[in-house]
Amino acid sequence: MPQPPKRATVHDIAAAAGVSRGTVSRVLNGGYVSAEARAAIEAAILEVGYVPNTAARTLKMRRSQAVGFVALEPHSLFLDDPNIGAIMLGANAALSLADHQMVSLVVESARDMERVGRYLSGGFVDGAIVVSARTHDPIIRVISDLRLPAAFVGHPPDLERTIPYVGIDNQGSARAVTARLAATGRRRIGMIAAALDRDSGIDRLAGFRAALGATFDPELVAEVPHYDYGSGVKGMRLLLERDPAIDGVFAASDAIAAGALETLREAGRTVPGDVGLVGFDDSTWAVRTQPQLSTVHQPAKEIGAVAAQLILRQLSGEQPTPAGQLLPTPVIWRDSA
Amino acid sequence: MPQPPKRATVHDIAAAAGVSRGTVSRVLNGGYVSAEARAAIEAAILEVGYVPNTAARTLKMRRSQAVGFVALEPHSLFLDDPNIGAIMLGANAALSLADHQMVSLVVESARDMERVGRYLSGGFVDGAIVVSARTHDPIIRVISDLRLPAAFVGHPPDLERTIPYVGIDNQGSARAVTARLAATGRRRIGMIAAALDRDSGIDRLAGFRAALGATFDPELVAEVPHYDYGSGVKGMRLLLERDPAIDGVFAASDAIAAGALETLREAGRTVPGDVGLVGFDDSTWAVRTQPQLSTVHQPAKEIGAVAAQLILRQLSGEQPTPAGQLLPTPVIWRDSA
DNA sequence: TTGAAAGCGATACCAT
DNA sequence: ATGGTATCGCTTTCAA
Repeated sequence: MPQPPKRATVHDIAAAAGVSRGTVSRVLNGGYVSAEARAAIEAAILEVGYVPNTAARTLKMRRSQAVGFVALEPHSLFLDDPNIGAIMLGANAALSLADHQMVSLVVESARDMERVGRYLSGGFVDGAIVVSARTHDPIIRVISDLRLPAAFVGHPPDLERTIPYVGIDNQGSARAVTARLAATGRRRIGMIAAALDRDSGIDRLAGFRAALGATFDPELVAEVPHYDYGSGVKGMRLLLERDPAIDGVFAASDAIAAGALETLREAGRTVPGDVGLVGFDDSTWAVRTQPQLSTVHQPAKEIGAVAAQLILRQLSGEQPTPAGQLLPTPVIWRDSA
Repeated sequence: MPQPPKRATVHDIAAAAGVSRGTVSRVLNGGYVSAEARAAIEAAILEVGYVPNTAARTLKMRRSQAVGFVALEPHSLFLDDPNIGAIMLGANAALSLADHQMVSLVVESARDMERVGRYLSGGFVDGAIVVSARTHDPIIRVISDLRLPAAFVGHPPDLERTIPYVGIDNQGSARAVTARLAATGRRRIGMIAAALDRDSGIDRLAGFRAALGATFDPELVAEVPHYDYGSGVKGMRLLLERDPAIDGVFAASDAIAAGALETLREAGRTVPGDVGLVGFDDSTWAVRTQPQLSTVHQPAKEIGAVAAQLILRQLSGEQPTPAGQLLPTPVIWRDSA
């Protein structure tokens, strides 16, 4: 095992400049140091080609200036969920402003889960943003055992009431779009409900049900596993089978809506003529379909930014307010309903 | 600034078990230690709730067991480029097997660029996978100055001939599909060429041109900035304007092809009847359009895996072979051409 | 203002 | 087999 090449240290600078390491550290960080000493040291830094060793700094300071970003989606998150990327970008921008490095960690296997747990606990990060955690995810334990500053995106698992979170009002928005579908004269309104193992999926279904009240018919809910196009195709077929007279559909995501739209077209139904269709996410899907989708806007970047603030605030000493905050989700009415 | 809570150390374990730190380290890592000492230490570990401090370990070992993943795409990479995600997943899987943590770093601003440079040089990672680097990207300097083990995805910048890389034969595949378009009787073949500021874009155009030889007509090349849907729409409009009789189109990506397809439909052209259309990437786009796209398959996961191997090999002492390797890209013939 | 020295947490060498 | 000690690179008292 070859060692990496030896690199210049504070010690080397001190030797080259003829001062002590303390003085070098003072010019590096800031503190009282004479003009001549400063000049000599700055020259020495260039001369020896100094590169600070952040790992050593982290050890001493107990601060890495890095924040982990962990998405616990069920597989290949980056491939189809458009929100994750935007949330990452939002979080990164906010952390960047505060001079913190965001490092994102992929969790695909049990092995990953364990390794990431070790990574988070090893001092490589000062905090962690966790997306789509479920109660039994081991990461949760690591975070709460270590009291690692953290923020959840989406409802936190019930067990964990001490970690702040940020999310959207899934239930409220679902209720709003469903009500509008009803208000525009749709009588047989169905839903393609996905991801019922996580809060976003559960809440969207709850909102749909609440909006319909007594007229809610469980037959008109097609349950599918994921928020993707293929699930939309499957879900819509199911719905058409169960009730050919269906005239309104709330799809739990834009990708699902796109799949449903294609299926409706194949079945000879027009949208919004025969069937009113609403999606969720306001992703690129929504404007690429024909007709363009009415949908619920998710402020993904802001969500990321708020999550970052939640971490930053804890790092600067504030108590983690166990409460969460829900960001507004305007409904965008386009052409599909 | 509150310090993180104090955590148990090897020292604490040693005290609790009544042995020296050396012995504790031996049970932690492996070495000669008596059964009774081992038992006492293992009990002590649980008792004090020991969590290893990886930062300290990194400092001592000069190894972090982490590898950086840096994508230098022009903005919001995760949002529309389907390949990046798959490459990441492939790299992560390979690194995971070798018990290395992949940490991916977003670069969106100049500030990000600088901070990521510091991060890479600070000892937080043992190596770095770099996607889509351009010659002037500061990261390149950091890596080569530090001799940080690295691997490029895509052609490395010309200046840098010492870093191994992995990619695909963009030029060869472009030539193959274009030739086929010609072989099936298309006479007026155009291309929507994107990302001409990077090798993938340049090479695909070069392949197209080579295949056509003397019949190449620069008028039939529409240049667009990105590999996205919107660019496909714009590019196709341009092409139709320049030559309404166009009967073959090679799109530099599936997203572009999808945009072109929609535009052709709006212009009243049938595919593949009036116009033969080929994409690139074999992404989900390709199977969602109607008709499904003929396209070039990119083995994104393998690319990630090979990049990871390239790093791992250097970490275990092999000299970085400056050569690169190109992975095969089968052409998938579906319905659009 | 500066230097000397202690210490962050872990590992490895050298005696014993 | 085990304990003591030096060391990784950096920051931070404490004196001078």
